[in-house]
Formats: sequence, C-alpha cells, structure tokens
Amino acid sequence: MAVPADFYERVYEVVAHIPHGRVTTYGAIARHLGIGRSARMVGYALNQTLKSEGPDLPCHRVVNRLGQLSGKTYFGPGVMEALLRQEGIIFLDDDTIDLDRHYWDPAEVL
DNA sequence: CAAGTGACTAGTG
DNA sequence: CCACTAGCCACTT
Repeated sequence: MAVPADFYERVYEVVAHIPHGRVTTYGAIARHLGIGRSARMVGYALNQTLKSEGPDLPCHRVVNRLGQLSGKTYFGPGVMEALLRQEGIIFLDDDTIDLDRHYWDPAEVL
C-alpha cells in the first residue's frame, strides 16, 4: 500500500491532537502516517484541510524541521507567530521557533 | 497528457 | 547553518 485514501483526514486528526504550547514537523506527521518521504503532502493536505475545516485545525503548530513558520503566508500577516507566542512558544527569530524546546511527536499522544 | 509547482526532508560538501 | 541535489506526490496549467 502506498498512500492511505483518508490521508487528509489523518493529517487533520494528528494536527488536532497537538498539545497546547507544543509544535511538530511535517516530516514527523508524514512518518507517523507511514508516508515518510512525502512530507510535502502534509503541508499540502494542511492547506486543503485549512480551507475545508477552518480554524478548528491548529495548523499553526506545524512547522518545518528547522522550526520555521513556512506556512505563515497562508494564515495572514503575523497571525501564525502571534498564535504561537500566545501559547508561550519561544522564538529564535521573527519566523523561527525553538524546536528543541517545543517539539512534539505524534506518537507522544497521551 | 507532459511539465511545472510547492506549508518538505535527507544527504553531501 | 548555508548551498545544492535528489526524492517525493497531489494538484494545476
């Protein structure tokens, strides 16, 4: 089997379970879903679910492996970083968070 | 239907 | 961490 048909739905579920004040990466989600190298699809899926599901999806807690807010342009001017700062996320740069401090793995669901 | 695009990542240097 | 390459796959043109 390659990619699950309900891939977008799985992304939605994983992102929806990201704890407050924590973040994860596209690659982590991709691996958790079993599509490993297709991290790109996670970002794409997020964009689609964002339009479909709306603000219920805390996709502002998903960043790339460097902790950069690669998707901030899809939220609006400064919205993504504002949300993250509001949750106590430490920023190393205007668009980069401290991934070492806040990283959350999809498998860590409790 | 071929080529281009993109919210990515791992490997090399 | 930066620069570049290859792999990846849904979607658009």
